[in-house]
Amino acid sequence: MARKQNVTFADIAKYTNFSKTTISRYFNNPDSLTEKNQKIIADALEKLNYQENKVARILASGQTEFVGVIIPNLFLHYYSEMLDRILSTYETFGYKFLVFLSNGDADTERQYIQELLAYKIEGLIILSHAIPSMELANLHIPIVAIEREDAHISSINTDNYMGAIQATSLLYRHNCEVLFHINNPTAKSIPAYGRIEGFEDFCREQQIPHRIFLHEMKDQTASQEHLKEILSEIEADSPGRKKGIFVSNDTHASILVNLLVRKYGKLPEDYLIVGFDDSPASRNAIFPISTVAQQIDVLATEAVKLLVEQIEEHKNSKHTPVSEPVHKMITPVLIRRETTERDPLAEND
Amino acid sequence: MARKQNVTFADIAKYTNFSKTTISRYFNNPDSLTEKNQKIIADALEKLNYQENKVARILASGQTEFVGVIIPNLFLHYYSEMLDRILSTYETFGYKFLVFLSNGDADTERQYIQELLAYKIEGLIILSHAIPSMELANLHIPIVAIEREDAHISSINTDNYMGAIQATSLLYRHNCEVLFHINNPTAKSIPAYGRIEGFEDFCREQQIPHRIFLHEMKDQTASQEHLKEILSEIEADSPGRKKGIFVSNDTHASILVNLLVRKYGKLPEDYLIVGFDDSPASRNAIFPISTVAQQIDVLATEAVKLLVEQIEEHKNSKHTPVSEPVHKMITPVLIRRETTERDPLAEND
DNA sequence: TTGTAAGCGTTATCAA
DNA sequence: TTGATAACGCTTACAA
Repeated sequence: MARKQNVTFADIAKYTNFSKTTISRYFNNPDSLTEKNQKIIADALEKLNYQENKVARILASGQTEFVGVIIPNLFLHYYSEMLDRILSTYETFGYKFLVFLSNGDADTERQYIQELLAYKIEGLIILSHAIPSMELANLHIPIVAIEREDAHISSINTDNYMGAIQATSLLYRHNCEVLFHINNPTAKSIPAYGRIEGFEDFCREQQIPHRIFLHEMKDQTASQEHLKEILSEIEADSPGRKKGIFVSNDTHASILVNLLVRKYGKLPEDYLIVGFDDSPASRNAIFPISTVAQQIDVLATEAVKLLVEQIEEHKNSKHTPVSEPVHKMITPVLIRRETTERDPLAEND
Repeated sequence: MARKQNVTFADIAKYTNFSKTTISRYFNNPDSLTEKNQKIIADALEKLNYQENKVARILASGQTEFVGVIIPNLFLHYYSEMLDRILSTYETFGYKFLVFLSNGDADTERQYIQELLAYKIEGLIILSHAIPSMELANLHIPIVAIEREDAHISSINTDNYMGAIQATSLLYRHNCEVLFHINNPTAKSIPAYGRIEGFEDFCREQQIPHRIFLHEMKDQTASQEHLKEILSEIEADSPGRKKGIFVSNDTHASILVNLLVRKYGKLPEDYLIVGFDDSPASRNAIFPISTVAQQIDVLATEAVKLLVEQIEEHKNSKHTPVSEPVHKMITPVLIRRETTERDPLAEND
């Protein structure tokens, strides 16, 4: 009795006296059946408690509706929010995501890609940076990169240069006399390099005294130490002058604010600070930090949209080489909070 | 010429003069071939540039190596770290994860489950709470819940009760004269209810004056307002007495610390605070916050391990009902930071 | 150690 | 509008 594990089209067909083909049509093109027959099949599905098998469908149709995602980690809020938004596009496009975390080892990443290909993903969204875009392009599948080196593949990036201009000009408009930029050492091929470029260009054009600090700040304690040093340098550098500091990420901006507040019991008025990312760290800081918000929602949505377009193209023209890479820039949004818009009243209550 | 899209076992077989079976064996049981023949096949794979097709393998073998994950979101650090750790178990167990985000709507969640079943997942890890465990148990597939109602399914939970005891007793040992607990209203069926229970039991046993605040605090601003009110109540309640506050999560604990520091320019000595989760909010707060750390890594690893065990069982005994639910508790770790271990020297530098 | 042949549960191509 | 039949690319008895 308990021979068959799963109810299949064959069972439904037998039960309803239709053919398997007709059952298949019920799912893929129901209007080609009479309403009456649709109902018969629908009832049979209920009665036999049928459950879809998409694996079989994939094998026959070739459409997996899988998209691969390779992302560095989910510890950084930036990445986890991005993945959140990517996964949410399921409602719109129906693609399922196979997610791999890559710590940065290229060979591991290659292995993940092989695994993804074995599952016949229709496209790939990549945020990790271990594998050069040249190599990725040679996979000849639709690929969209987000904020990484993208010379040979399509990509969606934040307009980091514009972001830096927005941040820097805000500090400038608030009459800062000296401007500082704090960042990690960044390769020119990476979109985030625009943050350094934008800062520098703006300062040069406006002829404002400025200085850039580039330090590798891996962990929490190292960052804290470095930022402490940078702060003393800044203080020594420009005592009494109004200082504007553009920090390349909110975490470090927040550490900076904390150092200042712990030292002075409040945020000194001659320090204006702007971070980057609009991460929780900036919102929840003791003095909420002005920041350049990447529109993560837009980045994610556009990335999936672009990928889906490429997937469609790819289906229609299997033999033509994947079309020329498309690069799209998303303008970030400047968010003004207390570290630049000090309300003098707020300090007294 | 360009007829065949993919190189298949048939092609390899033809090329090497073996049968498809032998090619299959090369992948699944290579030792059953002579070394010489292994080499021949390996070379052919190279030459023909063969690429695995796991979809076909799944259909034939029934083993998808897919595990479904339903998780509320990736905005909260707790969830994204959990997913990070879950995905990382790929290295150990090889299971691939199909992840769905569920905002809390039961019907949407049911739909996701149907989709997951259609992809023949071998098991399910569930962190969302929309669907009662009773209904989940009726799916008759291996399921492990993490920190949610789990009456009828296996689960891995933090020992919230112990966590609360650890937090409360720390405040007690620091000679707090009044203890407070701030939390959201929590159903008794949810593991996190243990935080309230533990606090209350400890206070009762030690006969310490205490009070519990239960407020729905959805968004940032609402929380801020509520916490401000709670703070004035606490101040009115016990002026001059040493106050210990156990907050059910680090985000709210951080807001509390910020409110205090902004008011007094420092963290007043008569306030001791302990949070929950060891989230970045606690580490990066202006005064790093003592907290009860859930061992997310352990929770995730144990959840996958338990699930894999159940999957193995399930394979061996398809017909027996899924075995009795197993519940496992993970003890959290108390982390002492500045909000309880004030270093008097640190305040003066 | 290797091969034959029958699945796995769909979709796709022709016909009717 | 419906059906027969051959794919899809692999695994798995059963044989040899």
